[in-house]
Amino acid sequence: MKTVLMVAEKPSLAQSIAKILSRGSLSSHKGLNGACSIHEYAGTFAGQPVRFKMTSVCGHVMTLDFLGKYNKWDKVDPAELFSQAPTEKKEANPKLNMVKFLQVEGRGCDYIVLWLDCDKEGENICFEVLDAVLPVMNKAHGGEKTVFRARFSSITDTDICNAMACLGEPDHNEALSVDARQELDLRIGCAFTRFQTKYFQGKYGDLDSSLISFGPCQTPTLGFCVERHDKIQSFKPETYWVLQAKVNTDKDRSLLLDWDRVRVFDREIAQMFLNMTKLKKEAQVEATSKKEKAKQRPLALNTVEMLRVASSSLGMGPQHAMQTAERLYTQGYISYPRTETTHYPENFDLKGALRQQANHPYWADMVKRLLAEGINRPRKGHDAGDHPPITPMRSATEAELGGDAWRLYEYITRHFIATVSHDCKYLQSTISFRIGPELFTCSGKTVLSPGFTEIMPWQSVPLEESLPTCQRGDTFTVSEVKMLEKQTSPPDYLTEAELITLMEKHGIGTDASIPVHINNICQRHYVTVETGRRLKPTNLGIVLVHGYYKIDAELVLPTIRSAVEKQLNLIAQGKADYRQVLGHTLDVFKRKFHYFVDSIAGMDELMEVSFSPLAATGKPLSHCGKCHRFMKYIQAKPSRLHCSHCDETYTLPQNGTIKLYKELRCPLDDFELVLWSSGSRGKSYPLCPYCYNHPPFRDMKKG
DNA sequence: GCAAGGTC
Repeated sequence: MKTVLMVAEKPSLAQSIAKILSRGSLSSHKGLNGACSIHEYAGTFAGQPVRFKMTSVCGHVMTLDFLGKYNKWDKVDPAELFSQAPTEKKEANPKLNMVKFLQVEGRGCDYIVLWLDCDKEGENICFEVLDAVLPVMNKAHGGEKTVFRARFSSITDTDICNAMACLGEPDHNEALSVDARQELDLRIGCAFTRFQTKYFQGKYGDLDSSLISFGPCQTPTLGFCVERHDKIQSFKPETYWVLQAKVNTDKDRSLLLDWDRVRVFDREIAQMFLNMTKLKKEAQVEATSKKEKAKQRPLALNTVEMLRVASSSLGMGPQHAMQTAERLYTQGYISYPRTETTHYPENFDLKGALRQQANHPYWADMVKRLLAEGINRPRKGHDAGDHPPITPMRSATEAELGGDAWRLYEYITRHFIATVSHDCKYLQSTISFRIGPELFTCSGKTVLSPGFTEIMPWQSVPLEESLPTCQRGDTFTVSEVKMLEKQTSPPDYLTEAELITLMEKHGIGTDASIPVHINNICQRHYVTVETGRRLKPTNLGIVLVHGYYKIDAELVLPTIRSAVEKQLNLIAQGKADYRQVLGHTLDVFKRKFHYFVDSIAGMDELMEVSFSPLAATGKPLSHCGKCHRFMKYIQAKPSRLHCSHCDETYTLPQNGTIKLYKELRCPLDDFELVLWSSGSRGKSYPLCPYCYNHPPFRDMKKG
């Protein structure tokens, strides 16, 4: 009997797809890497009985990197990374042994069906899988087709069975566009990162980052934060004036009215309006209106919305929120947490998911009522064709999950219940008054039916005092008209939630990588997370972005990514040649790089203001073997010795303290020896700073 | 030591 190998992008999908195709009768076992499983069942394929073997990879099998010797920072000129430096594909995660695993499972198989995610990355992984597996599969005879691609837009019975019934071929152009993206990101990112890092680390002693990275996603991400900072800095408060009126509605109740002109920026004009109104004793009702309005129930939950709420309402950073969500997913509490989709599949069992929550101590009442009275149809969202929206998969209590896991689970569950609840309905009443020649309005909201806000109380319409009942022509006594002087206020620093929205809007990163980029700019000390999870750029972050603006604004603008993606899409659509696009784009960035290197003095001028030159930082410690003057020890990371006379910097072993070692000198180069000791176990050894950087013997590694 | 994209 022939065997059909089928490969999905991740273990969870292999299992769901196998379950659907085998109608539940399958036998499963773990593969040799412990991460992927193999699900086997019998069936028919190409008109014959076959054995199906469904398994998966874990994302990309391969990753792109430079050949080893081009990873030596002090031996390679970063400019070489644009073309000369050769790249190679390496296993993305050596611990998983993915290639070996695929070959063990693929050996002796006759057909392969590729079930990778239906996006460009998935198409690329198809070819990574084929590269590993085709050499060990049985050879086709008579030109029979053996490689198939399944295309599906959701993980539902109909969609998966349809995909199986009309198999196609993997799309080589789409895969090539990803190859191009990988190579561009690697070459451009590493060249700029290495150059900046080496240049500024060789000049300044207090940069507060051992790595000054650059990337087509992280740099625009930082750019957004600095753009807001600049707006705050350049903000000039303006004074404005508003009129506020109060009328008596009852013996002891009064109503505050808003001026229809809202505000004026000229004091004298405001004063004129005040003079025209303040002597009037009566306010006349010009019109009243009552409108029924609705606050819509939320769309089904996708990843970026979950991350926004986690940051703004739960105070959890995107990276942490994702880790927490992943744990909830692997423990079976929620569905797959990485999805762009906000629309439930047609056959999604909404009631079943709801029933699981019917005995929960916190929301049993609401859930039972919904089940009894009938759930509301969810709003029509966007179907990205990846995974269903994020929903709870089983009931859990606070005691069971605890901490942040519980808080995230509670939010996901409340959000899910809200999507099948009714809209919140309220009545908006407004009364407009005339006092003299000026119009004033007051409005109020009263809730008619709370709908979903009952399960999401933080969304509820705030309680307000009800407005008096009145009609056109009624008059009220004016108790006060006054003029208030106010000032426009600057915007605040960007919140993480706002940043996520900006990134999504400009196509910077993906649902899975947005948290990584934000984390990157934090870890590199380009921004700090302030109260309310607002991102405040550091001096380093500000200087970098201002420097890019000065030299070549495209390096930091969000269009840097979209412009390249436009080119990549041409490859994917078969409208442009892969080599040509790659060569052309690399050439453009190579020119940008050389221009950047030539203009670096422009950024340096900004650096000088915020940071101290190496010669002015650190304290004298040991003697240089060349000029015999004292060298300075710079403790800030990366710790190093700097000889200002020779203008040389010597790196030191990290994560420990450095002291003078018995005033002994190295017999080879006359540099004074220093002692490195680690904080914890009292491990220590003496070393020569020169030999540590320039190994004196052949075949001796640096450091 | 570097990018961004998958995923565990």
